[in-house]
Amino acid sequence: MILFAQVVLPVPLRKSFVYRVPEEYQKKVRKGIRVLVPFRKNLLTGFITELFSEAPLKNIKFKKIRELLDEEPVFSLSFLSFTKRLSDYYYSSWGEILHASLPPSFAVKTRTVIYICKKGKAYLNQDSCSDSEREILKFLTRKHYTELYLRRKFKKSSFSSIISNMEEKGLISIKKEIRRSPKREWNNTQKAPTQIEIDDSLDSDLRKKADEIKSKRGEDAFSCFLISSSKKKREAVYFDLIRETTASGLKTLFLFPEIELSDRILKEFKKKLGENAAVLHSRMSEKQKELTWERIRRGEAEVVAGPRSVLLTPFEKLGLIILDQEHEDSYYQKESPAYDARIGARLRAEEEKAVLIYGSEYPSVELLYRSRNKGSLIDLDKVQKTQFKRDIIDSRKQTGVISRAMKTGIMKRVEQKEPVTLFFNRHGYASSLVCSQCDFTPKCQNCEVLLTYYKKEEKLICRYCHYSTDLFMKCPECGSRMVPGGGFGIEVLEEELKRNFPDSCIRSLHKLAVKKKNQEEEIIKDYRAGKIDILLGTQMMAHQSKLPLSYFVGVFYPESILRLSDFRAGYKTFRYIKETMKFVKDAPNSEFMVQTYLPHTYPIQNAVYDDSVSFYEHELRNRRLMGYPPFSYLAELLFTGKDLRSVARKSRKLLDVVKDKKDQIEILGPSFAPVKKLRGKNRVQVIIKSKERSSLDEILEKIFKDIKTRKSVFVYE
DNA sequence: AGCACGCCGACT
DNA sequence: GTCGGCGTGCTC
Repeated sequence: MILFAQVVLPVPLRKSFVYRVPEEYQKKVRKGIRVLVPFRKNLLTGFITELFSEAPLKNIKFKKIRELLDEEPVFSLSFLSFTKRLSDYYYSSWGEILHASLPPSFAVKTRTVIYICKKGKAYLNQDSCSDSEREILKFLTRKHYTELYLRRKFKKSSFSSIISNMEEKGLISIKKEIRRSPKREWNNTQKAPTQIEIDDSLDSDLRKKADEIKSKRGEDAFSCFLISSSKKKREAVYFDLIRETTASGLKTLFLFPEIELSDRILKEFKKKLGENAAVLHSRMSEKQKELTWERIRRGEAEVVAGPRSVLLTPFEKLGLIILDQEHEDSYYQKESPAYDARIGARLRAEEEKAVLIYGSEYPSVELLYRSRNKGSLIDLDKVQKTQFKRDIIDSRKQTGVISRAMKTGIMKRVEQKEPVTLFFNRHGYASSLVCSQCDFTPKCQNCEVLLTYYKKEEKLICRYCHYSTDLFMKCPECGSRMVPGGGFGIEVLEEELKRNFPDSCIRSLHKLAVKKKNQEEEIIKDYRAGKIDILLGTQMMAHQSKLPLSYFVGVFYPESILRLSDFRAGYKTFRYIKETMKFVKDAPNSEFMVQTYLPHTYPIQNAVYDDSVSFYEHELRNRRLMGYPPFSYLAELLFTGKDLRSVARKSRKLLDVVKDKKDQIEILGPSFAPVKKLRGKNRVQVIIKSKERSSLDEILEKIFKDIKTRKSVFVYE
């Protein structure tokens, strides 16, 4: 006899709660169904994760489950254990993860309704009735109203206390009610026939690799591979594996980075997999998402594809997870519930006993190292001999923004009417504005970081929260002239190019210039059509799949990435250069040029001269030396709060809490997070490095127990 | 997270 | 003397 159920709730707590199961539900309760439960004074949509025949806890007055919301579980047992492990890994709330796994309409919405009581009506005529009480009571004699409505009607700051006081006196009653949305009827669309296009693009070499994966993977067991190769080859193997998975009656989960949200993916899936692919992404409407979600739930989609959030879409018979462009930062979800989709994919594949494929042309150092050690690295690329010339220009020996060599290079192409592609990854005109007299520098009111100076748009913009103000050239403190400060940005380079090549058509492609969605495509189209002589862009331009190849590609100051305070800065620089290099037409008279103040650093050298083997070796040596992943687990603890002093105190307390564990870990900080302040909350971070995950967990557990304040953890491994 | 309880400063 | 600050604890 099932009498009690463990329920997890969508609240930021690492706890579950036990409820009594009412008699009428005792035959219907199952793990994985949604329930409506009273919690404090609220009604919440929770999820049953465990069932008991006797009370699992003592001395607790259990509340009753109010209502069962499903006949059939919305979460399978394996999905439940996957999400549980994910929440354990990131010290986040299981309930919040489950909540995020459902479309918004699956959470029952409640409202607070206020009724007048008999006693309240009588109270109206008494002298002890205050003006504000009388006002509200009078209003309620007509009919009941929701709390929200009343709060807006009577714009009183003390509204809450007046109301709760009146409830205590028995004048009114406050009830939580379910806001029933009309039950949506799902039109039972006919399942599209499986019409997977046969594609013979796998040559014998790829065939061998795909077969290698198939033979190494255990029957009905978790296995994981990293495919390191160019997009085309990778995708050929992906589709081969998807076809095989589908043929054996299993489903595929396909994850791709946010920036790839181009309709290309959709078209590709439609073309190769017929109507059996379901793509979910953030640009879809609520309704569209819900319909797609329901299709997936009914098992009609053979392939479920989308960005990181799609990892949390519940469905059964999962046989294959593909995570493409494994290195991309958009797989990090840093907002609550925080998780890394790469690690999430692994946990899910483990629970589902599925095959997991990571893919990238230049995989992350961490994953490459681990895969190589485990023998699960599938390297598809033969060393390709490229023919174009390449050069690293030492800026220290040059004057001006554009070096002589770069100028000559561009000039030659411009004269021959050949388009030139240039990259410079720093936005705006200057990274800040500064007063020429008193050193005043305008900061973002939300994040407290320096505002970037945009000359063309005449604005100051925050690079984190996009807060923007109109430009002012007089210091508000002392009235002196404001001048550009910090490093110069892409607009300076554009001005410089225009001065040097006054007769050329020069366009620049960066975030601000492409506010309007199709403007980016417009520019690329014009460039393809030969209407633009020199195209200048930030890193985002390197992600433009339609950008044509060019005989001359130049990269300015890649050290803007190298100087980031990130243990992956070297790798990111290497990748950035590799990305830009892809746009060089492979011909003997093509040229690739990098201009930098750090010409001898290995990420730049190795990228330019095609020595990825040396790059990975060098990078791994450094990571080992400094104790960074993959040689350690790195936890990023973020403390947040309104009051900076208390946040700082709490974060310093951490040092005290872990002082007897100093031999197992290394601590950096506390220090301000890269974004000092966000939405009015101060942010202080502490980095903990540990060789063993177990000792890291021990320490984090202790920190969570001893330090009571808002905080979140992100773990890199 | 919210909300209640609880102990120390500036006010009628 | 009280109103109210947010530190601490709890939610089945």
